Amino acid sequence: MNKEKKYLVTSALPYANGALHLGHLAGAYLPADIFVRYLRQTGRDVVFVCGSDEHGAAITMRAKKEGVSPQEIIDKYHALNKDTFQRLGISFDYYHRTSAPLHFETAQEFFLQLYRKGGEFEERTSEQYFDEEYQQFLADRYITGTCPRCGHTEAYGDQCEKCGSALSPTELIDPVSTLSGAKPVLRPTKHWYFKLDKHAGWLREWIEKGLLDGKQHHDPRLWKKHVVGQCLSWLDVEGGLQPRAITRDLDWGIPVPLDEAAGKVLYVWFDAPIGYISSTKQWAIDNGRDWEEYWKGDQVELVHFIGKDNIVFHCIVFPAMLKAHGDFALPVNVPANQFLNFEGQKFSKSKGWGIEQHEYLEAFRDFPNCEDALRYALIRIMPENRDSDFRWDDFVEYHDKELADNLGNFVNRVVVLTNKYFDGQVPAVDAFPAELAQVRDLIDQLCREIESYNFRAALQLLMDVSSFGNTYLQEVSPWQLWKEDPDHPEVRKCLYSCVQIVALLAALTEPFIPFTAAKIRKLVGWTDAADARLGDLLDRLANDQAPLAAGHRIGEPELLFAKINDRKDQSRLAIVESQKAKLQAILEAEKQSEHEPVKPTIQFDDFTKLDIRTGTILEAEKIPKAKKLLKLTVDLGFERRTIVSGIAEFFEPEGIVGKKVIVLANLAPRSLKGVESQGMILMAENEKGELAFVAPPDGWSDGFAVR
RNA sequence: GGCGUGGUAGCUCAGCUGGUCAGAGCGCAGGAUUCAUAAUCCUGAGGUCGGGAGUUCAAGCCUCCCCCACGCUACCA
Repeated sequence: MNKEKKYLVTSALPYANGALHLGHLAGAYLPADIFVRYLRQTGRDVVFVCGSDEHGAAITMRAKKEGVSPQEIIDKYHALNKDTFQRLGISFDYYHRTSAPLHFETAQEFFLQLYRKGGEFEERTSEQYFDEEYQQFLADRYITGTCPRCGHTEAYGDQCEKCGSALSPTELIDPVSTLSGAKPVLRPTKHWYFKLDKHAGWLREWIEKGLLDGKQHHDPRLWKKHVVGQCLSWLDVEGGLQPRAITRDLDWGIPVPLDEAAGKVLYVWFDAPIGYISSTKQWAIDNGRDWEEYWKGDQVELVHFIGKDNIVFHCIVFPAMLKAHGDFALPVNVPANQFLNFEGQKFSKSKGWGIEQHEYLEAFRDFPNCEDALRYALIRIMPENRDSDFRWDDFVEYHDKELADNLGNFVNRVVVLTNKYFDGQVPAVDAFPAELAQVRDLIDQLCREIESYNFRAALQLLMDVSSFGNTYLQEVSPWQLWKEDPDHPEVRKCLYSCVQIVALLAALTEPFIPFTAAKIRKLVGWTDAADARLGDLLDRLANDQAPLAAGHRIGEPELLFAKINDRKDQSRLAIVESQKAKLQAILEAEKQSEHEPVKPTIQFDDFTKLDIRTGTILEAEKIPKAKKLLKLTVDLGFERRTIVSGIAEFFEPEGIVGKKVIVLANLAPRSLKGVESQGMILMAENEKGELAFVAPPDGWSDGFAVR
């Protein structure tokens, strides 16, 4: 890596309508922090920015639901997230927010640049729901209605939370405005679309080969396979990239800076990534620097740390925006992580499954060095290339076995021995020990891993350094030699080397577990963080110079980690156990109540509108290219019907021929996968989503009513 | 169904462009040791590298087919 480079590192902007959980931390914030701390330590010019993403309908919805203003929502979560990151040691140079005037300006300028340049946008007018009472167009989320798929009566305009279907507002049956409660009407409205499709060509070359304008921009082999794979699958998707709307009819957001666009704001996905730019600008203003050095020119190394849900925006949409704008550098890497699960299940706020960052800090308040305990465990299982799972038992194991027994114990035994044998002073030796050269090799490997975004491997090498120290110490066993001769040269040499290794660990731990790094610095008698700069220490090692001079006085012994499984003190184990108990309680509660609430009361007349009949399945076959659909021929006694049913995941076609069924016979026909379905088979569904036939007894006649 | 990513010792996982790649950690079983937080160190375990076929002098690593898990996507009238 080149020291002339200007590194600009970003972590995904958290959406300011909620707290973040451990999965977010492991996915986008910890890896970025490791990378940035390492770059700083090796003398690179780096700026690390982030901030709150504070626009979009989800925030206004939440505000409305809680009866507060959107401003109160974003203020609350901006402060919470910012504070929590700081407490966890995530070392942003600037944590901005997209509600700041500077960001408005930046985003509007960006929009205007593309607008004036021409060729990047197109205008489209479409029919969208409008609330006449409130005189405004309704965002998807502001419309509820009955889901056309599952019949859920409170589906949103963009998706049904019951069956998970992605919807568009016009699909909803009986749509209702959540503002007025009235039925919205369709009205034409104009929006601006970013012509993503015209960028597909160079994007492919850039992602596949790392080429940009014919020049090598980055090494595509350093990009994660799943990142490249997902991008290419988007470029390959049927019809290719499509123009994307970048404006919305909403009153919460950044106004579109055109006279003809009153009442319209920039769509949140357009405005949010520009937040990286405005965050850098604010940092530059506060520090008397030039933000453009980090965004423009050949020396810029832009790296986006995100979760895999954001790959498309950061690898396709935002790069296309930057390229279209013209002045900006494109990311050299987007090391997206996969997802972290929690004790075998997805994090779920509604179920209470998982733990949020600030909850952890609260629950582990009395746990010494709890920040690093968490950072270590999360790095250890970081979902770099596949989904991974956080388990409290692993957390305990990593903390006790690796941090306390391996690292903490090594540091402690060296500090104790040095104090005991040499009055706390680094002993003198004749020559640079070969052991330190071996450690230097490990450190070199560690650096390479970090620079390749392999943080788990780097962490393993950190532990290897400590293990090397333990093994070496054990081999020499200076305590035995010392008993025979306190002046034995091997004793001096051994402890000299070990103290130097501890000093190196003070530097090596800094990117991963910075709170511990500070403690180790104190143990080796360093008062200034600058003493433990890895870059300087590596320069010294390269010249066969050790970090600490003979005669240097180190500190008094002090434990770095208090084990969780401690015979004398159960308090830390109790904290972990209470977390496990909490999860157990959720599982229990789940078993108890798995029943959805009863729908609103209807009249008998409503029921009599349904024509439900008995029937028999005569034929069944799978519909090609559909996972769930079976095409059934059903005998209703008086006629035969073709019915498409989404039961293929649970029933083999041959297994259900002859089966008695109950059919909703007067349902309007609808075509599915090219087959017209003339009715619906009634099925019972349990809490796992499994289906079972509801049917009259075998032998019952077909075509008779169910009432 | 389409696309993507994975399926390696009991568990968690490393294995880059094919030839010490059959490995590490944990667990387990022996042994050594006492400076240290019941810590440390040494030794052992013999897993058809999801299944099958193929390419090659040589294949976890390349090709094809199949199975399984996860994600995205279409579809449960």
